[in-house]
Amino acid sequence: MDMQAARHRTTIATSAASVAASAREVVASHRSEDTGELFGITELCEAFGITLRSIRFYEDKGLLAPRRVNGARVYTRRDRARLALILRSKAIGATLAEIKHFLDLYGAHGEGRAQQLKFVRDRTDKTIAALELKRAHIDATLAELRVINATARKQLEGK
Amino acid sequence: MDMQAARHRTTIATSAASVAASAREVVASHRSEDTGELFGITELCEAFGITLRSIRFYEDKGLLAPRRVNGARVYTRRDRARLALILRSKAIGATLAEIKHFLDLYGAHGEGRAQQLKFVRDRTDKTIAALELKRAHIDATLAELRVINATARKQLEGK
DNA sequence: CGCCAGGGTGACGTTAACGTCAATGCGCTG
DNA sequence: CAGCGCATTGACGTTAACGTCACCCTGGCG
Repeated sequence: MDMQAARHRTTIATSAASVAASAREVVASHRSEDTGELFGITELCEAFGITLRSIRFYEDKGLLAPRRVNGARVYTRRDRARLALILRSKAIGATLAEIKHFLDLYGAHGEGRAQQLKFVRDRTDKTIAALELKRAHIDATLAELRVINATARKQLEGK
Repeated sequence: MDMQAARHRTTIATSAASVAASAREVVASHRSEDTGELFGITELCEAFGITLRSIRFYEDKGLLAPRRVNGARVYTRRDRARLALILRSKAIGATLAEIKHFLDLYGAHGEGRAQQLKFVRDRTDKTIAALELKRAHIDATLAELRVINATARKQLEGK
């Protein structure tokens, strides 16, 4: 009963080291101006399983700003990474407005001015706290669901 | 940097034992027909910091079904617990329709028919998997935000 | 040159989750 | 009984996040 929960924990939580590494990678990718690979809008749609309308909508809301070639949108790998962040943030229940703040943080850290840095620090503090709370909610709900699940299984076995 | 993450982990994650205990408590409370304490709608609103309209809306959607006394809604402690579940589920980004399924699970486990039990088991399996995925998303986002946060702090200190 | 596929730009429709407003009812109090 | 306050109901307004539709432009191909 407790071991079950523990097993779930370990299966989900990827090793802390690898997570931190990929995190640094993602963050770093947001500071490099790459012009290597370029993507079209339909390409991104199919890659992420979303619609044209969504991508354009995110752009209207200021979450994306791809370059234009003859009016057509052209996305860099950095744009692609931003889109991935958007979708992941949406998956955890953030609104597009909140996601815009997220993205500002990804972009604007390291520019150096103290005022700016304090802002980034404080915003990340708050966002981190909010996410930790949400995580706690999820853990509590998971615990309850596991109790229900285990009960159902026992009844089915015993019968 | 890694210890920071670890500290955060421990501060958030309440002991596994206590979580499991409170989970069982919540689940159990959903099987007792208590008529002891009763609450009015405004009472619940103030207690949970929500509006009258919200509670009535949840009722319209079939998430709550309080008794009526002269037309006025009267809530038992069980109704109160349901409301708490609703709000927590909302906090983790679930829609009211999804929450309705949650609540059905809380109510209907233990009634015994095998068909029913299998349904409960499968639904909880899926819901648990979905929540674990969401939790993984949150963990990834947290890892990245901590990198940004740490970077900002270093810059501020070194300066 | 005609034409079509692929992309772009409004404009309007839609769903979820409420907010707001007006009209009404019920019970108590002076 | 009149008035007050709390509740209920119904109708309509609102915001976010798109879907859908209609129409336009442009590049390439036969």
